[in-house]
Amino acid sequence: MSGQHARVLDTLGPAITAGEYPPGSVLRTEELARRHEVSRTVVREVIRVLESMRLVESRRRVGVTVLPAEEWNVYDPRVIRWRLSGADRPRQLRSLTVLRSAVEPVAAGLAARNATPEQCAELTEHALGMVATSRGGQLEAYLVHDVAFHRVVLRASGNEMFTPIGDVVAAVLAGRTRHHVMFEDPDPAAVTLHVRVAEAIRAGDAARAESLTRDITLGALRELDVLAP
Amino acid sequence: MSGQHARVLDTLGPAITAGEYPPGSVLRTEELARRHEVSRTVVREVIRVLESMRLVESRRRVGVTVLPAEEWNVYDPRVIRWRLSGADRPRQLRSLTVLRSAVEPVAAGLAARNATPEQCAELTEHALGMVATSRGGQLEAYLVHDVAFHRVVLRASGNEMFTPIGDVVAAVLAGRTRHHVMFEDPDPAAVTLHVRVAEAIRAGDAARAESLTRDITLGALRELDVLAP
DNA sequence: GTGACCAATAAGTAGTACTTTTTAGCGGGG
DNA sequence: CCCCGCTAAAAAGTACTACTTATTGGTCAC
Repeated sequence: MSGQHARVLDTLGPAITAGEYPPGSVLRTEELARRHEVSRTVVREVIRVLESMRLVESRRRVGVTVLPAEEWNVYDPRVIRWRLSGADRPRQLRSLTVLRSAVEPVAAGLAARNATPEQCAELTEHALGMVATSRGGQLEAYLVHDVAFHRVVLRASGNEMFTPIGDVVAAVLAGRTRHHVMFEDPDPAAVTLHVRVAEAIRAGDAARAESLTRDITLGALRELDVLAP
Repeated sequence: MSGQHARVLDTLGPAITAGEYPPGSVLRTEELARRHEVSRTVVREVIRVLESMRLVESRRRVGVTVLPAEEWNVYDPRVIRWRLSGADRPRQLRSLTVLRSAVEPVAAGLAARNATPEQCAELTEHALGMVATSRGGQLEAYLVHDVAFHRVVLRASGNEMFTPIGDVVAAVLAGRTRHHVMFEDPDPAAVTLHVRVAEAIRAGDAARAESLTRDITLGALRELDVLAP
């Protein structure tokens, strides 16, 4: 029986982020232990993790109180995942897309200065992969290249704070593909932009890489506005 | 005796982020318990938290292995704090400044669209506060207004992912003030830019707010290049 | 030499006993 | 009648112990 702790966490975490327990409501460790049929030890470890995500705060005599959403560590990958699979998925998707639109252009500009030849090769490879899979409903294959492309750009920026944003991009793109456009082929203009970004980065043209990437993210924002205004 | 858990965490966390335990090295819970003079229970809770930050990974029979830096949750406020107070402080300071330069201009643009009248008032208040404290070595007072200004902008953007960046900005600005320029008064041009950003946001001029804020963050980047090339 | 089994090890789980802190209620005094 | 302080209870924190499970590495047999 491996992962009592993980199981309880994956029940409690999503419940909290979904707003099932409103901010200020109190959980008691003993009750949780009974409800999930584990020992108090396990519950306390789960609580510690939730506390480290600032989803809850544990105070003696009071109990474990749920914190308001403003307190949450919204950059914690698990919090992001939980929110994406829960009630405020649209809100989360929008805020992540805006984050992308801020980070990715700057990352592309840096990548133009810092990318290694191997990374440049990967970029063109994935850009061409996108071209190849952009028609005929090969959406899943296209998605793989798209995500990989953006991950390489973020990593090639050389900034350690940008690399983890790759997960955000992956989540946003996956969400988009699997949610609505599932049927239509991707926008040809977007595909071309990716190819041109790869070129700009390889050429070391930071300004152009930044500007083109801004066009990509602006497209993503517009798409979101059309879909969920 | 409040906070055994916190004490051990604040010893172990910084030690790991400082690279004291190289990636792949193994900690054993029992040994940690002896070394810090706490029970294994406490150690295990600490390990769980470190695990949730992806600083370590715990595997049966093997022990608790330290993960490479690429795995770390670099957005976790505690990880940021630990790294800033440790060995790779310069590296962290640089990467945070770059992050700022990506996020803040976009946030300012959004703030121009979304800021409430109250937030606009706060902005002008802090901008004027910066002007007032920009001369005569009142660096601490200036810092307070500066940090508050940027926090309001980030919050006024209305994007939940931007608000926590306020902590990043606070850390960067505090680091700058307390580290070197401690003696010189702040750059008058930067002060003016803040005032103009406040105006642009109040006027609802997103493009100008974004551009001016980009000037501010570019200044911060240049400053860093001069200081630690 | 290879494969399977067994033993040792270290973390995971559980249960229990005890401590600490905090709050709320009760009583006395102003 | 209100306010202050003390006390008791409640709930989390800490600790210790016993037991379980999984993993790994070595040994033995084929």
